[in-house]
Amino acid sequence: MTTEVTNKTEETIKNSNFIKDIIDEDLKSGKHNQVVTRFPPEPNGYLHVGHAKSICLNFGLAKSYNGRCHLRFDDTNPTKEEQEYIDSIKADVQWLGFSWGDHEYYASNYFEQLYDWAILLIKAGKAYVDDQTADQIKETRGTLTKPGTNSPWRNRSIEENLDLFQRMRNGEFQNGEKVLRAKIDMASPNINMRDPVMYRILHAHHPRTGDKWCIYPTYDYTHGQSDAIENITHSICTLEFQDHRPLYDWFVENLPVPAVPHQYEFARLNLTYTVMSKRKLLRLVKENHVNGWDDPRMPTISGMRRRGYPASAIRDFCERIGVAKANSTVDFQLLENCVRDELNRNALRFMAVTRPLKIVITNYPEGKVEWIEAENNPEDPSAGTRKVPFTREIFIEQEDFMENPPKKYFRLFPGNEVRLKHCYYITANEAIKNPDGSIKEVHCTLDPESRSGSTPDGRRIKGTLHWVSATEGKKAEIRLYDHLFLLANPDKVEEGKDFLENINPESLEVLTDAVVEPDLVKVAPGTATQFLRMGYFVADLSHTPEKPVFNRTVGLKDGWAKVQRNQ
RNA sequence: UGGGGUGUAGCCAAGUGGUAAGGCACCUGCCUUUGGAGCAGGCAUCCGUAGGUUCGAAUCCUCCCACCCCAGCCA
Repeated sequence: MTTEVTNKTEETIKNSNFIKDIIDEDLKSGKHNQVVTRFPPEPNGYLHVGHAKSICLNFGLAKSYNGRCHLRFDDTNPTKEEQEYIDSIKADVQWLGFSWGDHEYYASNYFEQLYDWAILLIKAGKAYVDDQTADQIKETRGTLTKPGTNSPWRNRSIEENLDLFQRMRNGEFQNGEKVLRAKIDMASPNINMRDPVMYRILHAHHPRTGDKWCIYPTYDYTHGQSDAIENITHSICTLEFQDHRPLYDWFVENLPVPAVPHQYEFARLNLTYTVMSKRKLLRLVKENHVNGWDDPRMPTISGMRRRGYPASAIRDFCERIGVAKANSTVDFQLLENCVRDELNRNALRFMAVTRPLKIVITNYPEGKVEWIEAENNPEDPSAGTRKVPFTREIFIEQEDFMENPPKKYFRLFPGNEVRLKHCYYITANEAIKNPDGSIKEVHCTLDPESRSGSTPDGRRIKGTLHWVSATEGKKAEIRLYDHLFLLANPDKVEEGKDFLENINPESLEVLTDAVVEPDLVKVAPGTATQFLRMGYFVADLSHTPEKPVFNRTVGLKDGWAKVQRNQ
């Protein structure tokens, strides 16, 4: 990849958005003199492209305002979090091209401080230990239209609350036996303000703090204070937390925190033909509808990486979709366009025949091998050239030959002349059939004057086909990926059914008869390439020169399909 | 029926009182040794609806409509 070309995309006009407007105002008014953001994943799953949007936003803002962005794990629920996820999240953020420097934090680092602050709230009469069961708390919370009612334990003495909270920490109670609640307003129209739970008892092993704690703070009690401790200026989250902002502010206002951070919300990313919730992605993995979190059909960062999507393309995508507050679903084609855009400029070209049809060039000597020079990337002359072997027997794509072609088909058919890319012109003379009537091979003749793709008479040739020597080419496995779901909106299902109903049974097609030019099998796993006329393909993680495997990243735009459609 | 949000083209999205950016998709041409790429052009008399204010409104006001989120000891 050349840096020069890559930078060109990165510098495309940046969209303005309401968060930048807020930051501009804050900087102008002197409210802040630097920008500090944070990306706060919960380590309970792998990151997906929706997280990429948040990562690009937070790290991107920090970068363009010369501030910094923290990576903070929101690890307050040990029953769902694992070290494996922490590791994968760090790898994915780095792969996306962002760096948090020394600023790697964990909400669990603040457990002791959070505990001390909880005691302050108790002493101020603003928090209490509640003995009600989860069900009782649920019942007394009220509904959307009816106010809740006070817990019978709401007015315990400060001393008793202090003692009970200490004993909760000491492990004297079972899970669920008691919780610490903020004393706010059980009649608030905002349900989040109806005495929200601050601590629950969870006798569980934490990936970071081990068995030190058996009480864990909730998200609401943790997030704002963590932001304050880290001096976060702009705490950016998704829309569903809008209702939590008053609570976020309440804790910050009622605690002696070192700074006053503010929360801003934007709409999460939705993409057509895929699902984005961690719960659903987890199901796809656990129920084996895909082969793991990094299956190339997954919208995870690791899946896209394995699929061959360049990090720069994902960044470009996140820039192009913008940041706003309206719920929206972005067309998957925009993502694919970003991927093609990047790959077109940087991917090395090769020839590979996915579904081979043998061509015998009857006027070419048996056993002869000519080495034809081929450019590696027409978009980038500095990518150089390579030599491709040409022989009497070659393979072309099955779909590139038809005995009875429709109008405007200018590939190979009896009597027609086409150009072999980088090579000779050939004319089809005869289709040799198998006993069952299928085509076994096609006999052709070449024009010796046409070597290198043109002739002295300058005659125009409309069709150019890619090809691979039948004797010098290498066998390879090619995996063609398609959308994991049949519908643009996978959640659109009949009553009682779920998104799995819409899984595309043909989202993966494995071709084992593919033949590729010799140089191609030598590439390293992860190398992005273009198979001429077929699309962009990446050497899979499992790829070796002895057992080549390529994943289709995305196809090329198909102009012929459009011609047929409009016919 | 309580509270919080959002409605600009098929899909995203700028726009912050002066007469609708940009991208994707789509459509036309041109060009082409990838039916790719590239180049040129087209694509909202109108901004959810109805009123009002104003010389002037997508932008301000009012009503209405639609959609999303909230009743985890998840985040």
